[in-house]
Amino acid sequence: MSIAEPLQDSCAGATRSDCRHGRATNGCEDCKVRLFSVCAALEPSELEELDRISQAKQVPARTTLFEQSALAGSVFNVTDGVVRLYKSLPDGRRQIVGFALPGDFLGLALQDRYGVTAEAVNDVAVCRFVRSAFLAYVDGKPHLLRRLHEFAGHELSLAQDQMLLLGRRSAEEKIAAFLLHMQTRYARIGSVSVTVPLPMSRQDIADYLGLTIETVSRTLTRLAREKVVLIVPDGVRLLDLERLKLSGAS
Amino acid sequence: MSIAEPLQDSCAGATRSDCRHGRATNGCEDCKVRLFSVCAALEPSELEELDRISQAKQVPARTTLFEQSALAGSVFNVTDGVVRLYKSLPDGRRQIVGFALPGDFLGLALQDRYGVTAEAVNDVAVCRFVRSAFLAYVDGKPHLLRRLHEFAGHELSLAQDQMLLLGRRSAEEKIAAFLLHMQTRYARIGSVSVTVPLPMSRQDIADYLGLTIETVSRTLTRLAREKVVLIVPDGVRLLDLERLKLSGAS
DNA sequence: GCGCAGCATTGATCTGCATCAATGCCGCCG
DNA sequence: CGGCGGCATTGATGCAGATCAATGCTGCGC
Repeated sequence: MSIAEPLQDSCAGATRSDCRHGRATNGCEDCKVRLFSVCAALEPSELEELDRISQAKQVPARTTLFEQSALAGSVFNVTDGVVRLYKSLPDGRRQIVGFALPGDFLGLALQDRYGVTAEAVNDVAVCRFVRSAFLAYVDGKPHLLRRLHEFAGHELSLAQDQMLLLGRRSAEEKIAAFLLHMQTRYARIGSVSVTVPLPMSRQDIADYLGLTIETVSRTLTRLAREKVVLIVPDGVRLLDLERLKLSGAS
Repeated sequence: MSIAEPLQDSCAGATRSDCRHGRATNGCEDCKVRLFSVCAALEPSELEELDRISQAKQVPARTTLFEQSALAGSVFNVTDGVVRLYKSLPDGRRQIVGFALPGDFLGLALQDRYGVTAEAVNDVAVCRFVRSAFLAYVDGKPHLLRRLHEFAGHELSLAQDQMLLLGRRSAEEKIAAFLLHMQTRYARIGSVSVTVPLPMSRQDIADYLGLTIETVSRTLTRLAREKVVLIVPDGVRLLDLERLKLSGAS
C-alpha cells in the first residue's frame, strides 16, 4: 500500500524552474494557501527566496509522504487535498492524530525524525522543502520561527481538545464534534458551507475518533434518520447545527 | 477549591532581592532544574537578565496556577512538585492532558489565553515570569525561541502518543504505559528508580487515562496480585519491567 | 451488461469498562 | 482515643460500543 521509498523525486536536483509541473500557479506569491499558512509571515523578498528552495509536488491518493520515526528529510506545506497523520501500534491498531488540509504545515516541530506517518487521503498537492535548507532559511528569520511556533501552539491546543474528546466523550459527541470541527476548518480556508466534504473513509474517521467503523456508520445513520445531517457522496450536509452543537460543543 | 484570583502575588512590584522567600537557591544560576528546562539554552549573562524578570513562588497543594481560557498573564517554569493540566466539559467531565514535573514549562505556546487549567497536585515551586516581559526577553534571542519550539515539538509528540493511548489501548495497557512513562520522566530529571512516585490521586490518573477511578484501582490491584508492581504509599514499585513493557510499549 | 473488489450499512451478540453500592483505610482534629 | 471526612478498594450489575456476520451499494475492468 505504501511505496518503499516515499516520494522518490523524479526531478531531484533540478532547479525550480525546470520542475514546476506540480504547481498550477507561478510560485509562492500566487500560492492560494499562502495567507493561511506559515508563509503569511514573509515579506515579498523573503517569499522569493523561499520560492527558490521550494518544490511543488503532486501526490496521488494513498501515497505515503513520510513514515513515523524515519529521518525527517523534508518538510511540507499542503496546498491541496487532505493528508492523514497517524501513529500505529505493533499489532496494527491505528490512531489518526489529525487530518492536514490546505495551508497546514507538516514537520512543524522541525525535529530530526517524523513523529507520525503521513499519507495522502485523496490526490494532494504539497510544497516541499528539504529540511536542512528550510532550517537554514528559518535561521535568522525570527518572525518566521515565531509564526512556526504559533502554529505549533495551535496544533498542541487541537491535540489537547482531541484528548478530551477521545478520553471523555460518547460516540455521538465524537461524531458531532468531528463534523463541526471539519466545517470550521474548511470555513477558515475559504469554503464556508453547511456541506462538509469528507474525503476520508469511514475507517479513517473511526481511527480518528477512537471508534470502530460500524459505530461511525450507525451513528451517522442515526443522525441522518433524526434529520440532524444529510449524508451525501463524499460528505455530509449539516441540517441542524443547534442540535449538533448540543452534542459537539467543547 | 480554586482561589478566586489565582496566584495573587504578595510581593508584586518588589524587586527580586526583596522577594526570594520562595527560592531556596541563589537565582537561576543555581537552579536545580536549569539543565533540563528551556533555560539550558542561555548564556550566563542572559541568565542574569532572566533572573531579573523571574520570580520564585511557592504554590501550596491544590492551588490553581491559571485557568483555561483566562488571559495568559504569566508563564511558569516548574522547579519542584507536580502540576496537573486539564480541560473540562460543561457537565464536569475532565480530561487531564498532562502532568508537569520539575523542569517543565507552562505557557510554552506563548498564546494570549491559557488552553488548559493548571493546578498544583502537591506543594509546588515555580519560577514565574510576567508574560509580556518574557516575550520581550525572548525577542531577539532566537536560540531561546528555538529551544521553546523544541520543547513545544516534544509536547506535541507526547500529546500524539497520548491520543494513541486514549483512542486505542485497553485499561491495562493504559496503566502500564502510564507507569513506564512516569518512570522515564522521573529518570530524566535525575531520580532513576524502579519506585515511581505518584503524588496524584487515583481520580487524577483515571482522568489522565480516560478511565474511571474504579478501573484504575482494580487494574493496579490485579498487577500487584500478579507481582508486576508493588503498591507503596504515594507510588508504585515496578517489579516486572518486561511484563509492563509487553503491555505498555508504544 | 456482468462480475468483482472494496467500502458501507445493518443486524445479532458479546464484553470491557462504567455505574452503582458498600466497605475499608487512614490521617486529622477535637 | 474516637469519630469523621476523604480517598481507595472491592463487589454486583448494566450498557455503550466492540465484535462477528451478512448484505448492500458503487464503480470499474472486461
